[in-house]
Amino acid sequence: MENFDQLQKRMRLEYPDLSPRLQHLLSFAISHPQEMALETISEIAQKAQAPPSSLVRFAKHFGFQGFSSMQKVFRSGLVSSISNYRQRTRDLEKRLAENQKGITPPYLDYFIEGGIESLNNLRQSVNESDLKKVVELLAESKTVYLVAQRRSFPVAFYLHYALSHLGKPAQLLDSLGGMLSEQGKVMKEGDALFAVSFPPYAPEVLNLVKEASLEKIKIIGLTDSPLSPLLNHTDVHLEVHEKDRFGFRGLSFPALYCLALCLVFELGRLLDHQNGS
Amino acid sequence: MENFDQLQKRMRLEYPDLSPRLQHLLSFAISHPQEMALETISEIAQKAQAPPSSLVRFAKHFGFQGFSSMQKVFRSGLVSSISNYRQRTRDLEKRLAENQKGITPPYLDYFIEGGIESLNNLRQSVNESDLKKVVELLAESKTVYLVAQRRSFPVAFYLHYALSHLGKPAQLLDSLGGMLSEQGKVMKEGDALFAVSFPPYAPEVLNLVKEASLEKIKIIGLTDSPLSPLLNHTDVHLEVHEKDRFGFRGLSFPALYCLALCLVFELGRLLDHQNGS
DNA sequence: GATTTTATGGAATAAAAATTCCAAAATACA
DNA sequence: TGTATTTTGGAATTTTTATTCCATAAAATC
Repeated sequence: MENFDQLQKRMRLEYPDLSPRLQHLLSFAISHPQEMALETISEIAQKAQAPPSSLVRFAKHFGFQGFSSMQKVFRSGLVSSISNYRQRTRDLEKRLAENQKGITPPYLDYFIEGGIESLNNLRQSVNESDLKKVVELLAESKTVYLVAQRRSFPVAFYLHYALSHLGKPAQLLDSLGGMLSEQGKVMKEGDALFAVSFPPYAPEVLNLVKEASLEKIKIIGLTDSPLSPLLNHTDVHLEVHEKDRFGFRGLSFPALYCLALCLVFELGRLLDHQNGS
Repeated sequence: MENFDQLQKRMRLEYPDLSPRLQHLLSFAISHPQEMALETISEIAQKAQAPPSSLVRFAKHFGFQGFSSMQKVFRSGLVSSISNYRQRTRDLEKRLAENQKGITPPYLDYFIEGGIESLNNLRQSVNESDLKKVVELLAESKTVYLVAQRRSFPVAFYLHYALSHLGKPAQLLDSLGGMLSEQGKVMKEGDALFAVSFPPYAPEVLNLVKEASLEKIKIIGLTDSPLSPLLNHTDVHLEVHEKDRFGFRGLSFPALYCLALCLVFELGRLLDHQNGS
């Protein structure tokens, strides 16, 4: 019997030649292998928004006798992915326990473990009531200005993207052409400034925050520690602690984005709530 | 519904009080959870050397309506060994679906769990040899160009930042002033183009990639699925699968950054190695 | 050792799931 | 624009799977 990997490869290859419905099912199958493996044809049909007969047709197109025989291949794939995963996890734990320093490739697992650790730490370092306050401040403010430099910049960019999509007026202070200070001048009372700063704390950002606070603009800080220089002028702040593993910074990124997503989600809900009713 | 761990515990506890046949089935169930999860009642009956009716009786003894409902618990246990967050995730989604308004925070936990799940999935969706190939291609190329638009842009920005810090010549094609196509014109044979694209795949990026491939520039893709349009011209690619939860995109960010960090780390090591010795 | 109670296997039945088939819709082609 | 071909959805059917029920066997109780 053909194995799961081979099947998936073959599917991807044939994709362009399929009818629309079959293409749709194929992309569902590829992105929901677990459902394909475990659920009944009608449950899958419902989730994929297609009739069961199309699933049978789909299976037959790929040379199976029917849906059931195709499902077997998906099941075998599920099982092998589980045993792989368990094996790798066990190996990694063992190696980590044995010697912290003599790390060997593949490294991806280490980063995944580090990421998971940083996400778990997020639970403790973020205070629910601060998070709530931040969301409310964002909701109340007329315009949200976002500022960050260097490696913190991507988060600010993402937040700008997401807020704009929520319909929240937002401006990214991107320092284009060295105009950061000038860009900041347009902020007025009633606006909020969302400042992200991680070590080495960019002085431009700190200055901007300082000036903004004089203008009675609400300041939201996102930084790495309670001692961060950013916190001298913030009204409320969130912390994502940095841990460097093997001397490599940035392991807090997964947690940082996770927090950003959550912020956006909660803001979205709050805004919906305010408009909706 | 009771979860797999609870069930297993209960089973062990009740073992001494069971009839011989049920004891026998119980020990089979505990030592073959995978079979219990995936096979039909008669297949299991055969393997366990017992009639199907005994399996039904077994299930009923533990308070299930029948074999099928017990099997669901075994299935959920199977799945949770891949990711134990899935069930909780489903619960939350259900609650969200049922009653959009009366749900209470904290949501952060949910995002943390979603993030962890996406990190765990990363293990499966990234192929070690592809990762290695990407790192080698980056190391070999004269200059690395990075392109991405909209919500994919932050990753490209970070990679540009990090590569520059490693001393690797890198250029970010940021489309400043709408000059994306012109920015791309400077690429030459021997360079590499690192393209990041997630749905909705920005056509500008796809075009740039297409043109670059004609110029014999090596193309590295980072995208969400094996069906992504980005893959028509890539030499090698990495996948980070997206899962949308309650129609909210971006839960793959933690995984995306984790992968980016790992890439940078491995490239750093490789470059050190080449220079150092 | 007889009688009641409990456990067991397997045939009969019910339920659920998968598959087939056909009419209708959509598309391609002339 | 009309005709042929392909694609599609869903009802009807078949097949598979799970469940029930009962006769029998094994224990337990007296």
